[in-house]
Amino acid sequence: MPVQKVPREEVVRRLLGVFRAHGYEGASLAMIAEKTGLQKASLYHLFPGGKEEMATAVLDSIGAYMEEKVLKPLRGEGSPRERLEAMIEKVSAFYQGGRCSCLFETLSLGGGDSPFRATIQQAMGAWIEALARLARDQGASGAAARDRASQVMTTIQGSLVVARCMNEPHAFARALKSLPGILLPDL
Amino acid sequence: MPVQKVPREEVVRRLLGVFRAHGYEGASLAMIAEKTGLQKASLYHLFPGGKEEMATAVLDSIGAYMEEKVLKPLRGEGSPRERLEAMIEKVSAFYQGGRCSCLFETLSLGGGDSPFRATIQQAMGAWIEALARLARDQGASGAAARDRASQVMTTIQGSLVVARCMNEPHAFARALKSLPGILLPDL
DNA sequence: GTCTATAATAGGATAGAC
DNA sequence: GTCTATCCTATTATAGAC
Repeated sequence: MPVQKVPREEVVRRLLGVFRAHGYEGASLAMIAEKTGLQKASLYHLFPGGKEEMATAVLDSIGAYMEEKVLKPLRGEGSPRERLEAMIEKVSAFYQGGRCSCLFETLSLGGGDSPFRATIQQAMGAWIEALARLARDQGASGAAARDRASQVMTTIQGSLVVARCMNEPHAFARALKSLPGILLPDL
Repeated sequence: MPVQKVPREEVVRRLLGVFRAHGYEGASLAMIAEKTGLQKASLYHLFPGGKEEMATAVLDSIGAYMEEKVLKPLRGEGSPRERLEAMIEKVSAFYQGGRCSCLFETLSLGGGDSPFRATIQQAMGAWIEALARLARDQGASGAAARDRASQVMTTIQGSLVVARCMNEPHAFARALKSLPGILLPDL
């Protein structure tokens, strides 16, 4: 009997794939069990809070990923342009070149009472703020920086939606190339 | 007994609200019955195909609405700028100033086998094409026109997602104001 | 055309063995 | 830590009265 322990980290990674593709309500436990390779009871052993805790774990995981791989480089060394390019590389890889959706989008459905809304708002807000700081570092005023940062987030989210609806991942790749011109127009 | 017939058109309008807010999987028949004011059996009388037919009816309805109120004016009389401004007015009202989501987004989840994907791709494609024609009318080359049209759709979809995630409908209103500069930059 | 009542199934979640 | 087997509820869908 191959009682091989699947690392929780790997389970969370597979959960990400399911929730990205199907959203929260669309991801059934049967589907989750299939995609993770674990039985339902094993999932409840890892996540006693059930499906909601699974989704929360994924959100926390990408929150940590973003903080480490996206926001930290954005706030780090190098010119604003260099830091933005580093972020774009990470973002492109994270969303598989436009072939998968953003968890913020898929988990933010469900009226005003979704248990994930506060976390999502905080995470997306931190991302926008880090982008705005970059624009300020390059000389933009506070209001302009905030507005350009919001446009960058809008472009990322929008191109992911368009890529999915049009079945055309390249729309996302093209949009990423426009980000420097949006956030740092003086370069 | 108030056997008052609720017009199918009104039922579809209310269905739109439910599917926009909760997506397809997130909209249960109990919720749909509550929001439409009809009992489940009455809904099955109107839509024998069940929930899937309800969603299809809503998609068809907004397809017709878009063709009449959005695409036709885009292709109509007036300067490109005037036609775009007319579209923006309709879009702003349709999405309630950013307080509700786009059905294309909420119904396009669910891997590659969603029964709505083909309809959504066709509808969004027609919208993008109408926008591209506007840019060409104003003198843009075919490639540039198509690219700018895609950016407009990206901005609409992205700002709706950001507005929802950040609980900030005004992000959508701000984004709409940037559309003329994106599609018709020479004006 | 709408309703109440109910069937049939899929959903989330648990118990307990190994 | 993972499994099989099961529970209970919510879900989609239908039957049949008015």
